[in-house]
Amino acid sequence: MVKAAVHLFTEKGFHRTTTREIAKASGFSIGTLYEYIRTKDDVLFLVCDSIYEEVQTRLQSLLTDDTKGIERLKNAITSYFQVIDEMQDEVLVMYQEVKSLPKEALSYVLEKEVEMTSMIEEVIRYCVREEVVFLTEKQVKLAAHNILVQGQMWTFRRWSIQKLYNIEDYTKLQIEQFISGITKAQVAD
Amino acid sequence: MVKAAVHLFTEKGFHRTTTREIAKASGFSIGTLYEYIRTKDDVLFLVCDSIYEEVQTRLQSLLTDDTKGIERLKNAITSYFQVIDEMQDEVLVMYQEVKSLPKEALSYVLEKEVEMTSMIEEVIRYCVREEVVFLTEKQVKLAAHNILVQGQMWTFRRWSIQKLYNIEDYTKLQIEQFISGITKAQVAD
Amino acid sequence: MVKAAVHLFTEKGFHRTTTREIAKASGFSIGTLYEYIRTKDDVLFLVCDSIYEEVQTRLQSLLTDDTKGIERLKNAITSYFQVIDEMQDEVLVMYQEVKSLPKEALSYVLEKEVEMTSMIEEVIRYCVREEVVFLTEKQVKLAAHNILVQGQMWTFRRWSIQKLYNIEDYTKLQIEQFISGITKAQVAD
Amino acid sequence: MVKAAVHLFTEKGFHRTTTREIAKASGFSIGTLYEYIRTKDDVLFLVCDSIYEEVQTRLQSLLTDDTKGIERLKNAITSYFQVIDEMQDEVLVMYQEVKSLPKEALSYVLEKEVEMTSMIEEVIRYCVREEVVFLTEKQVKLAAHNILVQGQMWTFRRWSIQKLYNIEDYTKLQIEQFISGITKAQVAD
DNA sequence: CATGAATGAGAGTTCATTCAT
DNA sequence: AATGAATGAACTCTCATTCAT
Repeated sequence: MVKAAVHLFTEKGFHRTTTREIAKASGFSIGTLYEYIRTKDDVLFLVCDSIYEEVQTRLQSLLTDDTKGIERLKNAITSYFQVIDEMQDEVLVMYQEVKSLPKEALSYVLEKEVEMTSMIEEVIRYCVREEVVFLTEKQVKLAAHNILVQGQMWTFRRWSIQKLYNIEDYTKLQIEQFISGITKAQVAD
Repeated sequence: MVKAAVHLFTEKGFHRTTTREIAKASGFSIGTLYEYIRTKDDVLFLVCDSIYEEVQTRLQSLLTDDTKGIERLKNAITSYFQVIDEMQDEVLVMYQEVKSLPKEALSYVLEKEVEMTSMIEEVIRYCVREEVVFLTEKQVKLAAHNILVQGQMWTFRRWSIQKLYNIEDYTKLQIEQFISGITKAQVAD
Repeated sequence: MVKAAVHLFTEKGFHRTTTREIAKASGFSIGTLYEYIRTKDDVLFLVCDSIYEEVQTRLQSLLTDDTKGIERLKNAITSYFQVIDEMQDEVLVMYQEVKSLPKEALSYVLEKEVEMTSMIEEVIRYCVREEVVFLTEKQVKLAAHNILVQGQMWTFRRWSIQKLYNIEDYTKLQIEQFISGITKAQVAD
Repeated sequence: MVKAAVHLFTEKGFHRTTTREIAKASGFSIGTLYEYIRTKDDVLFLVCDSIYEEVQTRLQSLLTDDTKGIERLKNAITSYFQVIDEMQDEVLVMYQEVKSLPKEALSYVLEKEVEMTSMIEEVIRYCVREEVVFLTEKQVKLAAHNILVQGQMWTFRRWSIQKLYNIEDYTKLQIEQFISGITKAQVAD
């Protein structure tokens, strides 16, 4: 159902997609759909939740690598961008439709987003502890946000960016600028 | 009307806002509203168009400063971030709702986005020509995208970022990382 | 609209009548119907309210007669039964569907019912004061309830009663039994 | 099942009660419920039928008492009111929901109602034959209807009546007025 | 025999849009 | 030129009923 919904939301957006379409695309009747959900909003929540779950799981498994120093950060970014690339539609839908979630669900989802940011921060902080980069806590947080968003923009600016680069180039170039940015940032500080 | 619509869209999103509400908030009757627009989508288009127009105008006027070298780029970024900060609601609405525009309007709006990217690119290219930074054309384009998005994320991640920084700090830190990123990028290339 | 709704409710009951049917029978579109009401329950409330209003108004105007003693009571009962007879469908619908009203509306309507009971009580109390009947306060209240219900049963048992009597006979017979009941009740007390 | 249904109907009415709820409250699965009934209307019919059956049975057993004259009538009324009081919910549901029965079932149920009226009539006619009251056939029938309805109103006006009286007082007062009404009715005739 | 997942017709309600005034 | 009553297509959601297991 989530797969079907993602597909429809990608094409027409959440609001322009009807529950009947979701049901049909999921392969069950409207009645059966409503056995699984209580309101249409629930579909959106399920979609968002499942995407976060998958992204996070895949990210977590990738973060357990045993490289050291700056390499570890590079690998993490590469992996994250890879995941985003493979789940483009899902990620795109999620960032375009979260705002339509009811308040409570929104908070829940934003918490997940916070968790993800923390994961990235942690990888950066690791480099700080290893003394391969020198950043204040504020700079670490900002860098984490930047990486996260640079991943997301691969989807929401794809109409432009993906004409210029493939994911490998994009990753390479972003890492390049990003790493120089933070390794030199110490000086500027 | 645009002001009223932006306000409503910020609060409830485009789809959850009714034409009646837009009319009322604009001080028109529903009948009069439909003298100015043909469909509800037109409102969204007008909103997006007017925001682009304003952002672009303000940006353009700021780019005619007479500083040289890297300072010019720093000033441009600072100005751009300033504009974004002052037009937070507008920018937020725009990036969250563009996707709801009908195809034709979408293309038109994306073109504006391309123009803006070009403006930023141009400022960066100027630095390249001045030989204060050394970037390939591909790196220039990516850098422009990054700046643009870092501006936007001030709004769409405000629930998190604006708790950590005020706009001055945010600008300072981003410029710091960004400038080191591109000035050192030559080496990494 | 109320007229149309009463007619439909008489035939099929409130729950089996659709809003579309109400709209059609009222001569407007479903959209226009919803300009006048907020929910389907509102229709029922409007129906009940308007019936009470009419019954009460007609009753009130009839109670201002200048006869004395027991005649006054007889006239009141006769008038009340007359009103019920003329508004049979309305009264029937009301007593069969009130329970479907949402809580708040129900209280409001029951208050009206209490008012009507009080009106009848007052006429009886007048006879008590005139010393043509001798009843305790409890007996007065019960007598009022009885009259009220004997009026209503002319509608809700019409499948049986109206085969046996016309409204004149019914009124005459009921008054007969009722008046003897209360004029002799003193003794039994 | 009937017990469960009565309980639910009392709380929410027939139409607002779902078959699922009936099944659950009865301890069946929805599938099993439909082994016993063909349509939801059948539930209502079963409920009504079983209530009539019980009221009638209890009434019948009480009518075989051996008192004579007016006492017999008083006892009958007292017993009937007693039954009503003990089966308040059932009686209330029945009178509020019969109208929702499909035509055929309705006729069947109304026949039962006729039977009950006849039973009461018979008790009154017995008094007429015993020459303790003097009533025409028309008066007998009306009196029977009145008693029946005065029983029912103990439930459907309980929000008001049961605040004023307990069942013993109510019975005593009603019998008082009723008996004087019919014993004196001869004169007024 | 009992179950409950599956169905889909149909309900109430909304709202973009029109057009007579 | 401005209005807002009127429209009805389209939406979300419910629930009586069935039937494969």
